[in-house]
Amino acid sequence: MDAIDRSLVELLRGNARLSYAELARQVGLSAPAVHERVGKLESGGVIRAYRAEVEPEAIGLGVTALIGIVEDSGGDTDDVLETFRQMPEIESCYFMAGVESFLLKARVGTIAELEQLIVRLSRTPGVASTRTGIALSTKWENRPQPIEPPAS
Amino acid sequence: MDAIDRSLVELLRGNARLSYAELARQVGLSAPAVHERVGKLESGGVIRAYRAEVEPEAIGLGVTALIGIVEDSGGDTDDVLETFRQMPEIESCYFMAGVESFLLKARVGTIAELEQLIVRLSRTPGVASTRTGIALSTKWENRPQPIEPPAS
DNA sequence: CACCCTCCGTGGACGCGATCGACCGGAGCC
DNA sequence: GGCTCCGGTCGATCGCGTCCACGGAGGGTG
Repeated sequence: MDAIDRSLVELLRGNARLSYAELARQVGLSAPAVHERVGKLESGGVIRAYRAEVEPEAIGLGVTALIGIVEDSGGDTDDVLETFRQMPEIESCYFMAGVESFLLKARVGTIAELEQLIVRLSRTPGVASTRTGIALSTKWENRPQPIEPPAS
Repeated sequence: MDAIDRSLVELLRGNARLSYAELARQVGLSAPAVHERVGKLESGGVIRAYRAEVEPEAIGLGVTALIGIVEDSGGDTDDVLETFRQMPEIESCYFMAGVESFLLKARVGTIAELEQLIVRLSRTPGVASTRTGIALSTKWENRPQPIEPPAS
């Protein structure tokens, strides 16, 4: 991870569809060199995926909710997690410090679907209680932040 | 937005670097036709961007926090928002229903940086209080969910 | 019913990009 | 000094992106 790798990561975070030739121009290397570097970033786990970012409303997911989960003292955390993983509406899942073990970001089409999701979550073995907040609007999301070189 | 458009969106959400030729094979059209459709999805706002998804630890952002913000009754929401927007650590910003007007997802390198961020947030005019939860681990994030055709 | 217009696709052509292999130069080590 | 390894450039080949001309389906109109 030198300065050129950081530039490449930053360029690809801004636009994942840049060609290798274009990346090469931006960082001042040849296209094959860039190709090899990006390949190593991918296989080294630095770049996990390339994703198109989609307007959720356009694909029928107009309702965003953030849901805190308090675990049952008797439950098995891994089982709970596995159950969450089966629910496609849950786009993100963080294991948190604090009373609420998990924080979930879920997206559904309607409030009715959200209700059903919350019911399913509440019924999940190991879940003691849920607390749901509805996002009225998303101001921005997953904004890439500039990479600063490791303070050495 | 017909079935082919939905397939294209789904394919690109899974891998934004697929070539037009590959997309064309997957959906059974020619490459120019796919090119045009994808172009319309982009300019129509359905596809907002293409982003490389990066392992945050690899770029020195090992600490993820979720921060609820309670607004001052006297403050101007737009000004508060603008202040948040200036802070690159805030990757996502949702305007919420409930006591906490905003929920922020922030990523920083160290707990010390998180402390500084919280101090800056607390001092922001219009912010009455903050409540921070630290993500011990991210189980998954921004998982694309399968697109279901609008129930017509 | 014939006609035309529009939309959306195909096929062909051409230039550029992706990618492979051969080669090369500097750093580190005997 | 010379070997080896790493990471780069260069050149060639093949496939892809992209532009353009053409064509067929569908709908509105005289």
